[in-house]
Amino acid sequence: MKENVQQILAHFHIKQFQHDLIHWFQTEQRDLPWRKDKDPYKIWVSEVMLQQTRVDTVIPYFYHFIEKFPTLDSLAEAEEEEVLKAWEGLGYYSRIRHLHEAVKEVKEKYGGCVPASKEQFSSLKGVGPYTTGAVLSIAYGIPEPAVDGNVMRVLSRIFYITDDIAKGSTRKKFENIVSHIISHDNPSDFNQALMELGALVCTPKNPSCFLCPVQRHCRAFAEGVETELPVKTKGKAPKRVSFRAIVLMNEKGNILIQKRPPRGLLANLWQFPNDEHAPTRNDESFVKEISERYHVVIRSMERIGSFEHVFSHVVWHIEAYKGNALELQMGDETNKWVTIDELKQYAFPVIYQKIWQAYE
DNA sequence: TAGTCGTGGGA
DNA sequence: TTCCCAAGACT
Repeated sequence: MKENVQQILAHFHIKQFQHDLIHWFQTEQRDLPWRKDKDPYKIWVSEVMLQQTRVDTVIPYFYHFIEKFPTLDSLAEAEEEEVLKAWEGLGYYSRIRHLHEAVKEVKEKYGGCVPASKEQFSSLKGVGPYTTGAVLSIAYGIPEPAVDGNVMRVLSRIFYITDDIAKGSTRKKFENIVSHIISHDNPSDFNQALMELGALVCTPKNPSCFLCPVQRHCRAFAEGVETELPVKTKGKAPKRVSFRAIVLMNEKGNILIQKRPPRGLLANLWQFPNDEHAPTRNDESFVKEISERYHVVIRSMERIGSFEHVFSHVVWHIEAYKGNALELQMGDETNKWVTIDELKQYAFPVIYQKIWQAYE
């Protein structure tokens, strides 16, 4: 951080920039479902869904989620299982667990009205600096910075800032800058415009500078270094993990499913019996492990394929089997024998959905 | 601070 | 195929 904010903003035409940016947004913005009204609840839901997730991926989830939980109260009153099912396949599942907890708190403490106070809203579960600024500015018109990856990319180019955006501390520098250049007349459009510009024009690769509405304000363009920015260090390669899983059917035609622990990877989602916790070396030790852990007798077993799934920091390689089994113990909260029809009520990670498809 | 936490799309 | 991601938050 070589320059302070005053130096960075020297000779920068704030009013012209605000006008150029907001005017572009008002004529070129995409027609997105969460832009139909200013319902703070819907804005909040959309912002949580959009965290690290593409717009095209979010759109169908948003429609379905709002149809199922149209109001904050309806979400607050819903069962965890039902809420998680609506998030199935979207990823980063702690987002929905935190959102569910947060709306319950809003219902209890604020009568179901999303607080417009920065202190109150940002204290809610899963609500960080970005989401605070996004919801308060878009839903309530409060001039708070909403600095996401788009904003850091756009502003790193506009101001030729070479700080590593992979570092957490860099975001604060951009928040400081935005707090100085944000439009107080229209903070909602200003924040959204910065992100929209990043999504449509000031893209990571091959930015369309020739049609950029703020090209005349851009230091990187003037210097011809737009493709060198932003500076972002690479993360390390994900670790590889191999284990087995098995779809078991009992004599009644029921399938054994298991709820994952409430913390960690894919928390609270459901899966088929596996030895993820203690990977086995061969079929014999696998059968022994599954039999003891899940209290079953495996009468027959057949391999149905191998599956790979890449997470953010780990790669799973699963050898999948199907088999027939006898249950030695009644199910409980985390281990259930369910009908194939009932399976549809439970949220499964994508890789276990693929294993189920291979089973069918 | 750096690691954890999903998924599917595009170059 | 391989890589980088995409409107981050939590620990």
